[in-house]
Amino acid sequence: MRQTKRVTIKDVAEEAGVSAQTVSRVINDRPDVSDETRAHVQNIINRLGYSPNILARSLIQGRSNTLGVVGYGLEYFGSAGVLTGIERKTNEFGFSLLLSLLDQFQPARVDHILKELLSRQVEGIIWAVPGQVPTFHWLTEKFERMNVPVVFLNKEQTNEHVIVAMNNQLGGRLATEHLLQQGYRRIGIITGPHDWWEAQERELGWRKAMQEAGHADLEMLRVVGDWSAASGEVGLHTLHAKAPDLEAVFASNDQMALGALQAARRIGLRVPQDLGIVGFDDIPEAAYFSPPLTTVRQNLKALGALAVEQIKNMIATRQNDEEFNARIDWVDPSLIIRKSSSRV
Amino acid sequence: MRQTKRVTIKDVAEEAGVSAQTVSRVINDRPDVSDETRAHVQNIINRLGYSPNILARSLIQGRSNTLGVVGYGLEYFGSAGVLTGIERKTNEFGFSLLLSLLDQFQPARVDHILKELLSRQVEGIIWAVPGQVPTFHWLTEKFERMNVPVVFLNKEQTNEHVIVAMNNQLGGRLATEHLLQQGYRRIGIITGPHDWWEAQERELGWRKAMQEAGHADLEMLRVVGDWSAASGEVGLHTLHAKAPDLEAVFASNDQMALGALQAARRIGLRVPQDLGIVGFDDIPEAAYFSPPLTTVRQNLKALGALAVEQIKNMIATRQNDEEFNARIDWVDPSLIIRKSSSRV
DNA sequence: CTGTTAGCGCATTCAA
DNA sequence: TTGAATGCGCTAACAG
Repeated sequence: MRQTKRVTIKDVAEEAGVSAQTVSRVINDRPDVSDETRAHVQNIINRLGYSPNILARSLIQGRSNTLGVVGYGLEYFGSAGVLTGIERKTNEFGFSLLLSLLDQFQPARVDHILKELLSRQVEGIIWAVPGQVPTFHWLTEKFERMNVPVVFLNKEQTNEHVIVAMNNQLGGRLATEHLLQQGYRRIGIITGPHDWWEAQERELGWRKAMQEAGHADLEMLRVVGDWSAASGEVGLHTLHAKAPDLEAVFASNDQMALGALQAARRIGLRVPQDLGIVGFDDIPEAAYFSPPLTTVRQNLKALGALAVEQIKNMIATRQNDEEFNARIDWVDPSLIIRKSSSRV
Repeated sequence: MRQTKRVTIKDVAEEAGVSAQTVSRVINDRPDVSDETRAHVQNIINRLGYSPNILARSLIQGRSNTLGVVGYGLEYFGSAGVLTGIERKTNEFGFSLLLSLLDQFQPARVDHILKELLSRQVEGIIWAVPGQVPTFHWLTEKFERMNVPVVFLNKEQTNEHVIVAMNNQLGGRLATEHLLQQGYRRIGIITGPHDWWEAQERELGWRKAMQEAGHADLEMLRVVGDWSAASGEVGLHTLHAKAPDLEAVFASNDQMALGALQAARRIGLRVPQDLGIVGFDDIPEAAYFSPPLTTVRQNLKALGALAVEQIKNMIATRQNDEEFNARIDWVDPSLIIRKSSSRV
């Protein structure tokens, strides 16, 4: 395998004894080529292993057929699912996907990534970095200058962004109302980091459901984790100390729920008899926890796919020289009931 | 936000009253520009929000600074970790990453993906689709015609490929030898699908360790799963029926180990007293299984990073018009000892 | 230190 | 149905 110049349209044309233009027509499936010529050229193309240089094509057409996605730690269950959905839909639309991952939110790094994506002429950007509420203002300014369609994933609603979001509040509500229906009364929450929008919304769902059920003094029933199982374990111990009459816990993700299960075992609380537990995510392991975990399932792939569809809409809108409007589209999660909350 | 033509180098040149060439020099940090001119041009660039069109640059230089990666279901723990490592290193090298995901191995889809990557002038391809041994022959032919550096992840060694692999056999051996040291004797395996290289190698590690310890009749101690917790549960039941004197199990991934834990509980086997269990992967939840799971940890990010480094080497080699040689580089996993196997 | 000329690989426009 | 000229945005090579 040596360095070899790539075959160009000219090479094919020369070999086939036609003009480059004719070859171009063949590779673009244009009608105005005789069947004979087409077959002949196609033969040469196959023989030479020619594949058109999309970069050159993009240059002329002013279209790159490329989307950029800025993602976040794929070790998070949500990130991986969403990215899968994005990739699938992007491909379905005949676009390619440039992937950038953000470890932490460092402005310099973000600057670099966005500049790179723009330079590569992406036709749209999907911002799939979860939560981190404080950063959005700064981001908005950046994107405004960039003049490229952007879709945000899982971000609070505003009147200037196009957003696609999981209905986390509904999820929190589903979890909490289910526990209430099962007869649990003092229902605590192990929530996620406060600067994550997802965590805020899930908590809000819990809070509203509890308030509607007539429960007050919710602060005593609330503790903050960091999504890790370790923090879930600590969280339940803390909750149990603060409110010994605790009857159930809604953990804002499955890993924290797992930690809570562990802590319950240590404290000597039987699940679900003494303590009901509901998680969030429905990771594949959740059904095999002991006891199997009731949890809120998100259709992450659908969310990712929806983001791509929105981008496509925005691209089309721009081409028609119309304005596009801020909007938010929701994907609803669903409750998966298992043993950890089934007291009835 | 309306459709606006992007700012080009000409616009900047005109606005700054210099030639396009001078602007080019500024954006490429060439030394041969006076400080004064540079500052002036840079100002205009900032004001106009100009960012160079990398596609055009690539066209001239014949270098895209892009890598392509073909990945596999990100819901697999290994895939997500490896991709993270790949992205990070790619970015570190100043390259961009085109991501394609493969659901199943469909030749037509593979053809399409590879053609697309080639058309976009990627300088190298990382094949991060696990296992699927039978497909490699077909692939090899494809890649040979493509004349682009390719690095394979986790594939059996050959004398024609550049491979970067986790030492799965070592992992299987570590797991098994640890169980032997703990005094377990009849050690079974719940292995992964037979066409996955990873599964084969982990099993081979187990097999060799067992044989060296003088154990025969290993077929009675072997059952095949599909990586899912469900299959691990079924697997342990089957194993226990085949070999009631079973003392320990090496599960080829943590999810199957989780299923096995579940089954052990149901059968009434205490872990680790009656049955030792070791998994593979060290998923974040593993430390919170009950009991916490002994497992084999892979440094997946390192593996991904190594793949990118190999690609870089190959690209450099091509530029020097030298041949590059088939080779395989290993990353060693390590054993994480927890309670599920600690009998001593 | 700066500008001019040419051309990367391809598709658009026009002419034949 | 085919071909020739032109230019997308940028940089290499040269000239000044």
